[in-house]
Amino acid sequence: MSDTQQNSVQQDYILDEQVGFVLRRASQRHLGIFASRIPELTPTQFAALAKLCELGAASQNELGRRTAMDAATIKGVIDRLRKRGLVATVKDANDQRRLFVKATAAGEELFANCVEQARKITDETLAPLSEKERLMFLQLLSKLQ
Amino acid sequence: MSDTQQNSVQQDYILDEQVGFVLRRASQRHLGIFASRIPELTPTQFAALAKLCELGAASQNELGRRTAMDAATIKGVIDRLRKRGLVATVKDANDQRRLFVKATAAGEELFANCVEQARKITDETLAPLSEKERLMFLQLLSKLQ
DNA sequence: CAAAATCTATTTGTATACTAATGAATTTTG
DNA sequence: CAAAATTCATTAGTATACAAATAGATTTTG
Repeated sequence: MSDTQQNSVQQDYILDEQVGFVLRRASQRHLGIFASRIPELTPTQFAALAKLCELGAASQNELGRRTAMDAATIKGVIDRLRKRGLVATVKDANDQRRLFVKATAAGEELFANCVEQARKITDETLAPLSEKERLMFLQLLSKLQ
Repeated sequence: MSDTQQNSVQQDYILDEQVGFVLRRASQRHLGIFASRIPELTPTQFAALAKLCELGAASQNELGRRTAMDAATIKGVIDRLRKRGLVATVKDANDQRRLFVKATAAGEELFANCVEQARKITDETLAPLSEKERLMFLQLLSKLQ
């Protein structure tokens, strides 16, 4: 065995071919597409608003769970949405721990106005794939959640 | 058309089915796997170290480009790696703008010791897929970078 | 060659993310 | 029912990410 081969334990670890790295790059590309099409909301802010419009209302932590954000993260997101008047919060009367969150009229309107762009974001993100490939990709990606 | 159908413009936007959302969830799962297997380095720190070991050395911005981090991000990563003695930096003599970065012996050793776990991270991330599906998935994901 | 353009690194500011700790409220359980 | 466990929200701390502005160094170009 040559030195080159003995050294290859490290050398055949190609960063650019690892799932994690490619996943991160694909996310970055998607984030860029999102920002260019919906500059007024970040993806997580949009997700929170979308889920809120979907559910009607929810406690802050519950909303976090439904949008895959931990308690600390969803707090910041809701704080920023509230500052902009897109959501409103009230203490839950039945459970003094809970903070009840719902979208305001302005929030619902903004969400409605963004849905079309959101669909285009999905399309543009998947644009490099054929129709068949998109279905296959989404199916496989779903298994990795 | 019923009211229900007129309202469906918003209702048939299912957040949980959008690429961006699933991509984020898959990344979160991968990040969790990474943290449990290589707690001493973050994925980006590991990426910088891996690329540095792969390249030998590079300027800070160059390394950022090779690891998909912008100048501000790679700066923080390198600062933290340097504080821990895993990389060393020197002003490039030929180009006073450039900060020359290379892994230290300790950095190379840590990387070498982590490579096996890194392979397992990739495996575990893709574990829900069959061998065929993995290849297909990686091929499709690569197109979305 | 000098002006313009580009490149490099840094800094500031904003926004996720996650961990861990905390305190208050509610549920569960022995 | 009272103690224990859990849940909810908040806070503090660390680490990506990216935009935008800046300053110094190097290239390009007219």
